[in-house]
Amino acid sequence: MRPRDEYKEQQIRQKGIEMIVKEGLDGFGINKLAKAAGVSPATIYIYYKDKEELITRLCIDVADKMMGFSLQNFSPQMDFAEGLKVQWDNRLNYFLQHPLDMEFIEIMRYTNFYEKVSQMLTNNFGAILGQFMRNAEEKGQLVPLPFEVYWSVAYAPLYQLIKFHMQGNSYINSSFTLDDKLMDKTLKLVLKALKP
Amino acid sequence: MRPRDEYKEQQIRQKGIEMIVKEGLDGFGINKLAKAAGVSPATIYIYYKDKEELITRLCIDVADKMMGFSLQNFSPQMDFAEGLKVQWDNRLNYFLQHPLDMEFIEIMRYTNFYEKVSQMLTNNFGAILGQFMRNAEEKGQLVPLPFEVYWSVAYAPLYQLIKFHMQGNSYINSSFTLDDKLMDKTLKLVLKALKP
DNA sequence: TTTAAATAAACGAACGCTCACTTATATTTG
DNA sequence: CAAATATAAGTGAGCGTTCGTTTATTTAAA
Repeated sequence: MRPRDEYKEQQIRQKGIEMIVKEGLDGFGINKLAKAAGVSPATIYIYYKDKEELITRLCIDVADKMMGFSLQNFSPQMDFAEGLKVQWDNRLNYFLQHPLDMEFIEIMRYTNFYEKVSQMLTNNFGAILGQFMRNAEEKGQLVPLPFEVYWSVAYAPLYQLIKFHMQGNSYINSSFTLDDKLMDKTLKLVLKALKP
Repeated sequence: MRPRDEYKEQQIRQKGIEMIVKEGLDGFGINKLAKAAGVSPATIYIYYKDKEELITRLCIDVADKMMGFSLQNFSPQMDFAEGLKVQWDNRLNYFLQHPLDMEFIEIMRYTNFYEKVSQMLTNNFGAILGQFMRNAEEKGQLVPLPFEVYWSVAYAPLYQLIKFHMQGNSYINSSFTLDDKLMDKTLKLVLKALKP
């Protein structure tokens, strides 16, 4: 029996993500993807049941990879300031190393696909970060807060900075680049808000 | 000469926003929209050159309305804590009164349309909020910061809370509702971070 | 030879958009 | 004051194209 050409599946996934990032979900199509990946449309249907499953699997795999990456060198037992810094660094580094992946997820987060995706993902990620928050509270390193309030203050500013960086400008500056110094400055503010 | 039926144009816009919010940009189509709005497809082309212009104009008008709303009862001369509270309240109230509008903009923000839209919008909004930041700095009510860092800390947490509210859950809670109390709690943290 | 991988070609459905035409109002005419 | 005319609003049907998906066939390794 003829073996699968791994390169072909990889190309389908790679070009799929590229296409959605560059042209949006509405600019994405199976026939177009097949041409870009150098395969027949029918080949795509060997790997994926339909268009929806293809997109959903792309989401799941990328999100999974990102979450795994963000837990590198991290443990819920870490002191609050140290643990949050690791989280921020991991997220930034993932973005710097895989900008397409992060843009892809940011796009998909606001589509109907993401609902299904977040259900399919293991709750491992939320559990670990929830534990980290509770530990920090018990150690007196973090003011007691509802999880959503905590999350909004702890992570949303970072993602907003990344968003500014991706679009290359903000409301008043016509060009903007994110660097370590800006990130540290922002993280310091966040820590000031969250520490007792 | 026959007068325009204002109701028809209004329906086109209203149903257009609804359709994109419910089915996403890829689920949006002119023929479908015409059916939903109770008009002929050709009628849509009386008001809009093509699909792209229709979507762009929807974005511009909604974004414009939102920005105007967020400046209600606000002046760049306000004290920092007071001015930021007005901004937060205005944004939350706009969301509560026009949830579809805000969902619509949040979706469109991550599409290729938004780039064109943000160019077409008056810079008035950024100018006023930039002035507010500088005034607050001079009064010693706000730590000196690059605009993007300030913005990320000052507003991103609110939008993250609204996002949690829209999707009805977060990473660890299966149900979540945003209320005034949670918002005040979050705003207090943000002020703590930004005040000298 | 057997088997799954891969394809070229083509399917019906849906797409954005246009055309020939009708409808409704404002204006002009007798 | 009708009746005729002018004009923009609005329409249903259908154009060509692209969509997601399938079928019939070939290819390549076990």
